Amino acid sequence: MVDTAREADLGMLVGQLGRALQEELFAKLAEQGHREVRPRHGTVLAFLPPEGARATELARRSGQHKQIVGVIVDELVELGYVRREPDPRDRRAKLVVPTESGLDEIGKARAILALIERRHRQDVGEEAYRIFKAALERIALSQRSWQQS
Amino acid sequence: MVDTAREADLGMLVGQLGRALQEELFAKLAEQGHREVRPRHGTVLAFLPPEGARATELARRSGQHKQIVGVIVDELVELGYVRREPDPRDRRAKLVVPTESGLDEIGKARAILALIERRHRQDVGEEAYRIFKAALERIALSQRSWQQS
DNA sequence: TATTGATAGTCAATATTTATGACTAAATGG
DNA sequence: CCATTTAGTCATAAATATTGACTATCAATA
Repeated sequence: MVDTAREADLGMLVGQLGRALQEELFAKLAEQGHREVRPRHGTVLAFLPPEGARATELARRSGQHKQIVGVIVDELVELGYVRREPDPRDRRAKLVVPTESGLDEIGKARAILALIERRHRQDVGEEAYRIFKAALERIALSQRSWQQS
Repeated sequence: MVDTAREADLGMLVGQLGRALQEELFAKLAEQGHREVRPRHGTVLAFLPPEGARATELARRSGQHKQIVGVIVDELVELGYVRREPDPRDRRAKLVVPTESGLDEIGKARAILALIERRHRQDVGEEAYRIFKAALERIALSQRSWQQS
């Protein structure tokens, strides 16, 4: 007899947590005036420095395909959150640069996440949360470097 | 100046880890003979006890809508992983019960995840991993109980 | 028992998100 | 100059999630 459903595994927990985080984040972003931004826009906005970045770089950081990033950037341009500028160092490339509105969204999203994190830090305890976050960073990095054996 | 892209937040990390876990899990499941199972099938299979469960219960546990669960169960029936049985206690309800093949998939998926977890446990250390996992469980549970204020 | 409100599951339509392959233009390294 | 790689786009398909409405059944009770 196969033993099922006794203990939550990493996959379930990460999936559940991800969905729940997303729900709160986008509900609050909408409350704060960013009603049109959708979850996948985060794969660009969350990784976008103020001075801008190339689409390929955003794809690499977020772990998504460059094709998706291209489409997402199109939508963000449409929403007025970013603009495309030529990259002076490489005429093939374009820099994706946040607008004022984009910087506002990024700031608010970070603030919301920071509040959520503070809530959980108080819940599980300072020290445990510190270890949790450090482990999560290391595990995420390590898991992303998994290659088909 | 808005401070962007300094430190990875919970949302990014969880998203990246989730995608990366999914990639390894389904690549290995395919290697082990389960080539047709797709990520969302996990929302049913991962939470399915050997004796079966109701669709609504699966929806509640996984945090997904019951409509999606219904479609997923349809697909799993098609794939031969589960069957629907009437629930003797309630004529409205149906029990979703894993078949032999379903139990095989569930067992293999759990084994793959367990191996992945062992890898990360050795990487970050026994004690840190224990704290990480306990915090993750607590945080996932707590975050799921967030309600629109 | 007849009525009322809640629950389990499904149908249908839409919205959203991700994946695949091919292609152009430009850079890079001889 | 040439071969190879890289940045980005186009087009199409596949996968995934959301919404509202609907039927059958249950549960409680007047």
